[in-house]
This record gives sequence, C-alpha cells and structure tokens, in this order.
Amino acid sequence: MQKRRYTYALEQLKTAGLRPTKQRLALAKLLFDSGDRHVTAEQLHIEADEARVVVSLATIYNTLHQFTRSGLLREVVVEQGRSYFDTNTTEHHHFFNESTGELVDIPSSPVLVDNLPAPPDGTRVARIDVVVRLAEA
Amino acid sequence: MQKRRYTYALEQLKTAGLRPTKQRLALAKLLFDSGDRHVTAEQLHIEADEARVVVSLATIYNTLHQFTRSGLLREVVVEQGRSYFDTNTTEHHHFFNESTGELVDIPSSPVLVDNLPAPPDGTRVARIDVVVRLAEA
DNA sequence: CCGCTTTTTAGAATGATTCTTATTTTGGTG
DNA sequence: CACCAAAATAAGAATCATTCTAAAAAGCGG
Repeated sequence: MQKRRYTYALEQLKTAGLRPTKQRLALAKLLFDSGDRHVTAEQLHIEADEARVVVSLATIYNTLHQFTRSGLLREVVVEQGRSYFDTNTTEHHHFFNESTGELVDIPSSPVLVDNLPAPPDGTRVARIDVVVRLAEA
Repeated sequence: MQKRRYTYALEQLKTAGLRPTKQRLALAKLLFDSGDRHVTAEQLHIEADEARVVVSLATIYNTLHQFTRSGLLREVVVEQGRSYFDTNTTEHHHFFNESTGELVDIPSSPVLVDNLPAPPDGTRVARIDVVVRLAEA
C-alpha cells in the first residue's frame, strides 16, 4: 500500500515535469513510504543522512517546494521560524502541541467549519486551515 | 473610545508589572489608538519612526512579546518567516490574502467550528486558529 | 539626590531559508 | 557508446526575521 503512494509520487513527478533523479526518488521514498508524516527540512535532511543518502540541504528545500507545488505535499506554518511539510494532502486539519512542537492530523470528516462570511471581492478561498493549539492539561 | 483602549492598556501594563515607560506608552498608543490592527515588528518600527518616536527594533520585539504575554496582543503566524501581532484579542478568525500578505479579522460570531475530536491525553485546547487563505479570484 | 532594579539599546549572533555559481547528471541523438 | 544541451545538485555565501549580550540609561522608593 505504501508502495502505491511511492509509485504515485513517481507518476506525479513525471506529470510535473520533474526528472526522477536519485535524490528526488530517495526523498520521495522517505516521505511517502511510511504513512502520513509532518517533517521539517532539517529533519528530512537528518533522515536522509541516516539512510546513507547524500543530499544537500539546498536540494532538500528545492525538493520540498517542488513537491508542494506539484501537490504531493502541503506546507503547514504553525510556528514562527520553521515550516512543516505534510504528506497528507487531503482536506484535513491539525492538532499542534505547543510544548513539544508535535503536529498531528485531525481527519477532516468530523470537523465542521461553517457560516464563514463570503471572501472579499476579487478573491476566492484557496484553503481553510484549522489549527487546534494544545497546551499541557 | 480609542482613548479607552489606550487607558486600558496602561492598566494592563501595571497589572502585568510593566513600567509605563516612554517607549511602551508610545507603542501602546500606536497599537491601540486606531481600531483593530495587524502589524509586524518591522511595520511598527517604521510607524514609530514616522511618529518621531525613538525605539530600537529590539525594544519593539520585547514590547510586542510582553504585550502578548499580558494578553494585550495576540500573535498570528500565517507565513513562514514573519509574525503578525493582532490588537484584537477576542475570539475570532482570519482571512489571509496570500498575494498581498494582508490579514483581516473575521468576527468569530458567525463562524462555527464543530465536531472537533477530543484533545489527546495530557493536553487541553489552548486556542483554535482558523485561517481562510485567499487567492486571486 | 541615592542606589538599585528594570529598560533600552547597539550590535553581534542565530537559525531557517534562499540564492549564486560551478559542477554533475540526465536524456536524447548520432 | 560518445556528445550535447538542459536540468539538477551542491557548497557556501547571503538574507531576513528574530533573539541575545552587555553596557548605558531611565524609573522609582526612600
């Protein structure tokens, strides 16, 4: 099943006009072969190292942004300073634990956001982000 | 009316144990004397300059954080890189125009967020942030 | 006005991210 | 396979917002 996502990523790369290079494949594997994940560039860089994959930080950033543009990833900003990249690109929201920095998906289905006013003229709603910030009980 | 908010800020400063110094008063005036606002540190620094108030950037940051801790401001993170500080500390949500970087309040009343799953054990909900991201129509 | 604590400040330091430029890969083509 | 042009990668410099440091200035009770 994981295999399927990885294969899908490869297809996406192709349709996005991105060559399936060594580092893009390695990063796609790390990102998509183990369920839904939320990683920072720095974290992914470390993981790549551990997996004996040689990739520069610059390439990590390039790749994360290319994947995001191609719809393979979603960028989530919840903290000043760093970005998380979410492998779950379906509509859903997040729990963010402010003490640990942990970010967890909330499946969209149960959550209901309603009665939003219409977007200002000249604009359309691109996305709705709901972040439930958690503190120690 | 605006006056009231400013006076309120002064009181808050006192109860927060913050001395009403020249720069804190000047910044409070800029922040609270003209309705609901969303400013970045850099913007506020420029405004202070224009108002002939001498304040260092370091003090702007210190003050914004102190005000936030005292509940006079609310920090909003919608973009990687910079933070906005919102003078509206009541429960409400935001429109964020991704092309212009403009952040606008959505009064909370009409918006309904419902059916959220319970927060994980050991945590409690500190706040719910809803950001409606806008793109060109 | 004294002395002590809190603030402010200038500038250095940090940390994540982006940019620049040279080098390496990739994917055709002959 | 050899060669080329285009695309990708990498190393390090550069940037930008923010934070830190240490030293000078301001506020405040007595």
